[in-house]
Amino acid sequence: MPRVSEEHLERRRTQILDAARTCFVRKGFHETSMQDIFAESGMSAGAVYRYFKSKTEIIQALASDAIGGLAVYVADVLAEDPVPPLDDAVGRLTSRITSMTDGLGATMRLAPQAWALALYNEEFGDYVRERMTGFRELWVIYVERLRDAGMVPADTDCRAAGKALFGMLPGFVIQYLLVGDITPEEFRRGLRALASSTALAPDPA
Amino acid sequence: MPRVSEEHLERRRTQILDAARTCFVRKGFHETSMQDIFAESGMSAGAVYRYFKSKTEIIQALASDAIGGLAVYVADVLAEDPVPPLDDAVGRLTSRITSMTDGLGATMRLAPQAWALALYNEEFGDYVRERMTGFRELWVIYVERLRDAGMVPADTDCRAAGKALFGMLPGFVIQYLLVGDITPEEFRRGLRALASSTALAPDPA
Amino acid sequence: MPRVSEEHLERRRTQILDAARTCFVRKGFHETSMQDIFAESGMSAGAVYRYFKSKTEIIQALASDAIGGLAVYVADVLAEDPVPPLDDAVGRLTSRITSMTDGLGATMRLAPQAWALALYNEEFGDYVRERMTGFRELWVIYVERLRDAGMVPADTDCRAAGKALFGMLPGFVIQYLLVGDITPEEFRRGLRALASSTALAPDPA
Amino acid sequence: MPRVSEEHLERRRTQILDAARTCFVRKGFHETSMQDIFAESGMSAGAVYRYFKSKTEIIQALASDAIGGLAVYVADVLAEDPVPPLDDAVGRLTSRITSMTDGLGATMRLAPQAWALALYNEEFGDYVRERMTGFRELWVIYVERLRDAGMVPADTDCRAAGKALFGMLPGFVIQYLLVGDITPEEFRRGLRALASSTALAPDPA
DNA sequence: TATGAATGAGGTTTCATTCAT
DNA sequence: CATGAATGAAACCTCATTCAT
Repeated sequence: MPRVSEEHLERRRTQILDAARTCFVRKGFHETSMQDIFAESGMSAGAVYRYFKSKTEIIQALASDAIGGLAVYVADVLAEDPVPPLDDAVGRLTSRITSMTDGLGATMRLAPQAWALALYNEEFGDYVRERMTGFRELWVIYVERLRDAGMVPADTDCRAAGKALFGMLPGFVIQYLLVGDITPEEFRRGLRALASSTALAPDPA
Repeated sequence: MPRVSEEHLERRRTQILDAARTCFVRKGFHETSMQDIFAESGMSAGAVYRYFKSKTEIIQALASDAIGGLAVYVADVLAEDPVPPLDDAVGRLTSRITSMTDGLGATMRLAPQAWALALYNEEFGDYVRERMTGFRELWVIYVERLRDAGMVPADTDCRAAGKALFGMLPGFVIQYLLVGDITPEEFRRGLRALASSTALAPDPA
Repeated sequence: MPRVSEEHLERRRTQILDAARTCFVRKGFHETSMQDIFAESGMSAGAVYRYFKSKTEIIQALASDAIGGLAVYVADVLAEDPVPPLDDAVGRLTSRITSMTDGLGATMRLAPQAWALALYNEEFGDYVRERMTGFRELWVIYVERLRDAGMVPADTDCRAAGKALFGMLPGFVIQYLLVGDITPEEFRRGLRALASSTALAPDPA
Repeated sequence: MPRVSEEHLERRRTQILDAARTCFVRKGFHETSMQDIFAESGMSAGAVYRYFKSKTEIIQALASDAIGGLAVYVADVLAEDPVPPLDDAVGRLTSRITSMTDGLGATMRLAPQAWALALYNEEFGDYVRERMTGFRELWVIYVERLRDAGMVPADTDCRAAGKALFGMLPGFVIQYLLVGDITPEEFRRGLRALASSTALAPDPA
């Protein structure tokens, strides 16, 4: 009795990923055993292994969904017309991050583990690298739009600025997850302060 | 060989930590077995366990050393008189980070794993939280000095700005470790661009 | 082979317990390693741990079976109608003990280890205490029946007598196991001699 | 620096045995590590091993002391002139047992472990067997004295009776240690009840 | 004589994965 | 398609004992 509906397959996959996410958020990748996932999902070992051929594959699928979920949002925000100001863009994205941390899936809690895994699992590292690069490119393009709109100097190194902006997000994630004493609003204020600063070394050029 | 000198004990400890660091950098915390550490250190199981009573304790010692090493440097830079400009400060710290990544110990490669571990190991989490908070406080004080020196507006939210500045470092670490296409110099240029930007939303006040 | 019959599961359990009993009788609880049990049972580590979640649980199951096996027999003998004479009751129970010592399982050889374990393992101690108390109660009831039948004085402290009678069994077990120079028949003769004695101190009352 | 006084040696031995006894009473033979004994005695590994060449030897020395301590007392009581009545003899010995259980050394708490060990350690088994036999012989002689004094029938099987009497002690020990709801006085009453019983099968002869 | 650092085999238990049913 | 019993390598850690100092 093969011929199972596409929809059924997708439901099963989701069921597994939801269970795995719950477990991973609760205990971490390594402390979560496949048995935990079987129990949480209410599925048998064999069933789970029909949909994912290894634990790593489950982790990758989850990471992929998470990155995807954020990427779509980032793309939307950064592509808005007219180009949104720096502090608005960052503020909205960090808000999104908090909701991805506290919401049901709590997906964002997996981020540090995914970074760590990417360092030691080549295949996963390639994947994360690729997505991260693409993701960051959105910021570069955003800065180019700022430049074109005259909101940053015409000779701005847009790539460098994109990297710096993108680089603020992991720092927010870590402070939010580990210390927990930061809000999107405060982070936004901090960014405004930096952008208002004149505390730069004399132009080296 | 009983009645051993204090120095001997310290050398043993270092020998273990060096071996462990090498293993952890190579394979990650979880993929490194205690056997790996015994082999790398050339010591027996019993000997290693005389100095550290668990694998976690080794990880903590390593993290502690690493955080300490960076903290001292950060403290030095941020406390300089006269207060160094933003881009200089960040530039020098990211340089330090690259040397802690590529140097012998390559300690910084452990950072993402430590963040991940801190999320799921309460004791370690407490420790990291505490150190991270103290570390970040240095940035807050630094911004206050900038303010006192008139290099940022007098009404700057120094705490928020400190958090934002501190928050740039994890982003640099991740890009440097995972993607590898960033340099302290480029990051510094990016920061200069942000600080020169006028792309802020109208003051909400 | 999933979806396995109840009977199959029971067979596995028995297979493990039989192997464990053999090992324990041969080498004792502590000298028997789990590897020994895997080898003796012909099962893998994982399989054994599916049925018992620790070595202690195996020991407890074995003790439980043994105590149960003896208790049923004791209950039968002591409840017989008409109430059996002292020497018959003790004689038959010690016979039972010898067959539980020499028979296939040789379960009774585990008794001293179980007593020792009960002293240092709280949970196991509670269990043994409870069973031993229930077991001993059968003797108390038996003496009450002797009293009601006029075979011991009407003012007999039946509880004390029950404890004394029950207390003869460990002494038989130890002499049988450790020295080996005693038989149920001889023990019975000894008991008859005590019961025929007039060597008591003057009634303290 | 050789030529250490005999007294010094003896003091060291005692120091070790006291520490070991404390540990064994607290945690049992197997759960007590040599490290525990080093710590409890305040001596170094090397020092302890100078006096006892193995853990087993310490256990044996302790068992030897304990058996000896009880044996001397038993010999005294059973050899009294005139020959003491049954219930007095047993009552006084069980009292002694309680004081050896609750006293400082709590030596008697080691008995079940010693019995268990004797079953699986041939050398120790031989030793215990020998001592137990000698010990029991005191009871046989005691019954012979009862017979000679006309306090038991002239045709009494004194050996059998001695074994039965001796056999009551382990049962007292176990009830006292494991259940804890028995006193020498109650045990004595129970014995009196048995000796007053007429509940014997018709003489098989 | 005394020290205590060192040994390293061996302890129990877990886990991702497979495959007969 | 689904089940879940079974595998067995490998994980972390302890321990009785030794011997250079």
